Amino acid sequence: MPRRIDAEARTEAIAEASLRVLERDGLAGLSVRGVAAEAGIAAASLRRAFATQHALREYCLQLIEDRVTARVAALELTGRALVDELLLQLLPLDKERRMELVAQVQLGVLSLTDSELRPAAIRLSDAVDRACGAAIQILTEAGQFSRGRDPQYEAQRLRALLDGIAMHGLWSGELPDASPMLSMLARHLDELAGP
Amino acid sequence: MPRRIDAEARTEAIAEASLRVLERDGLAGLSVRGVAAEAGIAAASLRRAFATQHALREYCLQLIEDRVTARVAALELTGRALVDELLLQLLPLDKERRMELVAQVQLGVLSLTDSELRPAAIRLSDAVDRACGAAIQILTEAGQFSRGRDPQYEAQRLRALLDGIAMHGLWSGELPDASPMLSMLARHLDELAGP
DNA sequence: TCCTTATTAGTACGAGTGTACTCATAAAAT
DNA sequence: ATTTTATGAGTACACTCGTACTAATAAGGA
Repeated sequence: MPRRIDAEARTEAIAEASLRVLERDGLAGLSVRGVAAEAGIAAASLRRAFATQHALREYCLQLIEDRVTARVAALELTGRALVDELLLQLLPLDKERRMELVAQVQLGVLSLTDSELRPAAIRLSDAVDRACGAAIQILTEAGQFSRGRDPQYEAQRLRALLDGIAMHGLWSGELPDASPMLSMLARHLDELAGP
Repeated sequence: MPRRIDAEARTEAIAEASLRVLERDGLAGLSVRGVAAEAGIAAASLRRAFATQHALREYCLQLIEDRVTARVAALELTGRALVDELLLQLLPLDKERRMELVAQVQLGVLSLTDSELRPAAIRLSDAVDRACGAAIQILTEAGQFSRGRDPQYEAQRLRALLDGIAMHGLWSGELPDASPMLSMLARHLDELAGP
């Protein structure tokens, strides 16, 4: 019957264009016409995929969560090496991860004053929380987490530290030097194995 | 001769209105007309104090830095108690500090894609860095910083942790419960005294 | 009182915004 | 070949935006 269209691929392509726009131009550039131009489609087509601006912004957060989750799920490692790679997925170490983080921060800050967007932002934040909790558990199972430490506290502290390192990475240039972020994270994880 | 006006108080009052607008309505609300209404003055008067939007945004960051600096300088404490209070000035523990932090994050995120605003944002960030370095030094002088630890690394880690805790505090409701933030920070500082 | 200045209200311009249409075209399934 | 649908380009509306004016008013020093 109709002209079939892969709606899912369309929406994803649009959201990916949105992430590029968010990194290049910030929130002010996330307009219907701007994103449509970046995606190479007509504004009316974008409007068919996302009926409102809110739907587009919400899906962007969802896409970021999906992409990070997919990368983490694809890791074929165990123990400390897995933890390292897991946490590295949340730092701006390459262009893709930096783009995701910038977009996440932009939309997250918007959600501070846009109550409609808050649930989606909180969903993403909770996913990061779970990842940090999982990291601590993996370390524990690998015997690299001191029995004298409080897993719940350390998971929260790891989360805070990770956010702080990521923020600092965003501010220190287009593509920040990876080593300071890596070494700080590694040093902190090393410490968790000790008393 | 002329009608005298306290220009400094004017600009400061406008910037304070801007912080209120930033917390309530976000970056989208930081418009000439919106800020003027919040400050209770005419838009043309605001335009006399700040010739461009950029000047207004830049001064907002400056005001935040000045206010935090003033609060820190007013602390009449020593040792660990000083460090505690010093760092608490950078967490959203009451309405004023939350407002400053929200405004700082909003403008900071804007500075990611607005190169004109970056210098001011970096200035503020550097001030926080210095505060964390000073905190470590105070602990050292008070004998509450283990000789086995690396002061520079701990200063950076403290900075990252502080940012992460602050971010988490911003997301967990209008006025987050203070105790989780306080206890995490205190626990971390306690640890620095040990090996 | 006079003179200088700041503030105010109002208007205007060009641009960009979200949203909502129309209409012709291209493509796929029947 | 016909029918069904999504796309593309364009237009429109009512807003808000930053910026730049004008003219009238208010206030304080000489």
